[in-house]
Amino acid sequence: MPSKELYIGCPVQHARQYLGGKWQIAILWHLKMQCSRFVELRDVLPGISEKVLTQELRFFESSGIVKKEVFNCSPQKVEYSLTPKGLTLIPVIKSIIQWGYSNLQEEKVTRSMTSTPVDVIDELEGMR
Amino acid sequence: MPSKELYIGCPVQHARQYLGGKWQIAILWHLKMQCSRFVELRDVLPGISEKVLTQELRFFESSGIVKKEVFNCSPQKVEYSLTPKGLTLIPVIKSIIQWGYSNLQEEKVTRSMTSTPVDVIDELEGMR
DNA sequence: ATTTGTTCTTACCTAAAGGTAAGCTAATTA
DNA sequence: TAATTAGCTTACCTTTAGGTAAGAACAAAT
Repeated sequence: MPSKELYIGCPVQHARQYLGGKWQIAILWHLKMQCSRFVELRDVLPGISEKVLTQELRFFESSGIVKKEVFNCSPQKVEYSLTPKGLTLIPVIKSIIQWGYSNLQEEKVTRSMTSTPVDVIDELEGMR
Repeated sequence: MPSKELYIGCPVQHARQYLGGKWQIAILWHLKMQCSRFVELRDVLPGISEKVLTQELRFFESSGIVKKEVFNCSPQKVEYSLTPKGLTLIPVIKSIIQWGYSNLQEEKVTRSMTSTPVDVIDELEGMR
């Protein structure tokens, strides 16, 4: 996404560049855990295409969020890691994930309380 | 966006439903400040279309994030406010905005430090 | 020679998000 | 009567994001 233009003056849109994409948070969160190779990231993010992974990593690298280290060997080996700047995003990402997780938990509870049709409840009561 | 499907099992994608859209954060952030009418939101968010504002508010309402109160008067009056559940998103949003703001500030500093061509610096030094 | 593994690149396509413009409803005002 | 206001709704279109599949480069292994 090198063509993404910086929307000057708006912190929200600025942050959204790094956090708004479908795979961005997951990529960065995994890099927080450990420096990773392309193939590792690809395999730990089920469903991501190599195209998109490449795009995002390139964007992050050009933005100074991620560092790419190229090794001179074969098969080729590249490692990606968070820069100090990238690390500043982790508390934000953690906040987002925590909210997502707890909200999912609440929905599960709410769903299990409301998803039982009345006739099923009557059946269960009829069995006692 | 009532057709948005919940990606079960992934807190990231779940949170992204409410935070990933272009206007979502700004809408919610403004509602944190005060309960607002449709027209107020429209005017405080320069550039947003009524269509998109309507969509987002409807999605938030159906998700339990926002409460819509309809008044029986003319012109018609509707007020939107955050629910307790919606309020749980504010610390997250604040975190995002703060990061965006500080990162923008850093870019401004970095830009002013690197955007002066060497020949201009030489000129300035030549004037001393 | 072929296969393998890694890291992309490219062409093409689909889906989703957002935008523009016009229109609707209902009461009130000019 | 026409205009105004608020809060949408609808049709159509453009842009953006993501996806599929094939291909490329390079060395090493079979």
